[in-house]
Amino acid sequence: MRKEADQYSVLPVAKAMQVFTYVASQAHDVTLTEVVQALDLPKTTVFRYLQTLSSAGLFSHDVERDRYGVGNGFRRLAQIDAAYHNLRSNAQVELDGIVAGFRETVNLAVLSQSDVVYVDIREANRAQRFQARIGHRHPIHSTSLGKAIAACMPDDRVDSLLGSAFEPRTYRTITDARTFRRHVAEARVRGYAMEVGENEDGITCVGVPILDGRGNPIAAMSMSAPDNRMKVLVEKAAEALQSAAHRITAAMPLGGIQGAA
Amino acid sequence: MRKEADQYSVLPVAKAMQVFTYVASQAHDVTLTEVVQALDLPKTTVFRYLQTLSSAGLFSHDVERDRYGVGNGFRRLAQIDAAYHNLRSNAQVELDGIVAGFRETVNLAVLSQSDVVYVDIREANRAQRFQARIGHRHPIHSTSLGKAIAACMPDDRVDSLLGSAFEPRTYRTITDARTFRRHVAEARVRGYAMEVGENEDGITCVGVPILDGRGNPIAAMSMSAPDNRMKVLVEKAAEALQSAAHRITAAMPLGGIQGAA
DNA sequence: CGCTCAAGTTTCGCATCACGAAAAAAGCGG
DNA sequence: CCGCTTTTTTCGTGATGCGAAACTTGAGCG
Repeated sequence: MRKEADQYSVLPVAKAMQVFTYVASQAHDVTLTEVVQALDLPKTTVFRYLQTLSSAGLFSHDVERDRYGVGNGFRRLAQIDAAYHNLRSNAQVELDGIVAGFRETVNLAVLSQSDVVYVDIREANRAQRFQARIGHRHPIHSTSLGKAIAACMPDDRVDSLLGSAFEPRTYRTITDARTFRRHVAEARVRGYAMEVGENEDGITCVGVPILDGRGNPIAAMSMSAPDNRMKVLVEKAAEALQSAAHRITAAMPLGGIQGAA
Repeated sequence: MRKEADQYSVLPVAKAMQVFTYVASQAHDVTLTEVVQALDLPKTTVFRYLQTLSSAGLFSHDVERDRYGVGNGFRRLAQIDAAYHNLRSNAQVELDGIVAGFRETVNLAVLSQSDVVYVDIREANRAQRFQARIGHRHPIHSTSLGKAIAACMPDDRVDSLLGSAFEPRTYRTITDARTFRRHVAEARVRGYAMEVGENEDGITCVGVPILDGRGNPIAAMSMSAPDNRMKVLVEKAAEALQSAAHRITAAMPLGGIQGAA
């Protein structure tokens, strides 16, 4: 097999993944000996891997019949990944389209606890100093992304996410629940959320929500640019973002996203 | 954490699964340090796991941006599992129903290379000597399951699966391509496949195909019983199996099954 | 334009712990 | 009730996973 190829490979892990792969691609729940014969690994070793994978929740171990199969943990992960994968790949075209049209930075983010997490970012080739990076987090209350998502949730859900801590990020950051609620309410009637220098000095953002198959907000898209440039773009940007978001929503699988981000 | 809990756990594998779980549940591709911080494991260790998982094909490693994400290997497994999981759980009710109605053994099997593999078996509480077990294989050409599946394939596909080896299992087993083709042709017009003592002496089987969303045969169901008992049941059995198979087919996701079994 | 710091990669020596043979236990069919 | 297969447990050994630290790379910033 591979000798030099992967000098950093951890053998137990690599072999366990063989087991993983085998079990997952069988139509039926398998027995220890079945795996042993199929993969030609020592019985004890396979036994231990099956145990380990089971207690990690990825496999299920039917003790009655001594059979192992793919478990709920794995299926849960698979669903989460599928949903996010879908989101990203559907959003891709739309992001590109908007950047091409406006030559301003566009963000895709998902909700994770009480933050938004940037999942994809397309920056126009300008000075891109203050931009966020993929994987970075920003508070819900200081971003148009967060407001857009909040606008699609029942108020009590929003309250429980935000708690009472309105961490200020600039001198303009909203720091009280009342003002935030007003912004969210405005976003609801308007159909898009605004944020002016509340997250980053001198940067204005327009954000729209992306819904899953069930109508729950699972992500948001925003365009951000310096205040002056954005001022004249708001209307057009909102329109473009909205129709893009609708297309993405329409392409979402019905499953939605239930897991942790 | 767990100390005594899983005395057979292989630590590298268990820890790698933590990494796995973390990465798969992120909406974005992650960096090494991100994982390290999230899981509080040594950098070197996580690095090695990420490498290992990547070279196992489960993760993708974007070398450009030094980010890891769920890879095609994982998604492929997830799809295969989802399809089979669906099949089994949809079939479950139907199998139970038929067994309850006929009090004879009912089998569910999928195609794997040039064999059928038993995936689920419900035996009526009779003497169940010759029954197959879950995970066992039988040749396509000697089972009603195999014939039923073959009946839904183009002839050349069937030929390439069977090759020229018609291993005999009983004195009645079909051992030439010509006869087999006739049986398959009959099954096509009839809508169900028959097999009389060709796989197991004294046992007759009636089999019907189960199609995926695209109309490809991915599985089959059969009822088997001693020749004399089955003789008078054939018509009714075929009818019951067919309508059950239709219901299962209707509930199949559109994806189908493309992987290896 | 280079300097700095953060992030990823490589090295290395040690103690661990994964390994697998073989024995024990538990099912399971006869 | 007995022998066979399959799973579980034990145990001693040495291969190897580990992680600190050194090194490299590369992006950001003055």
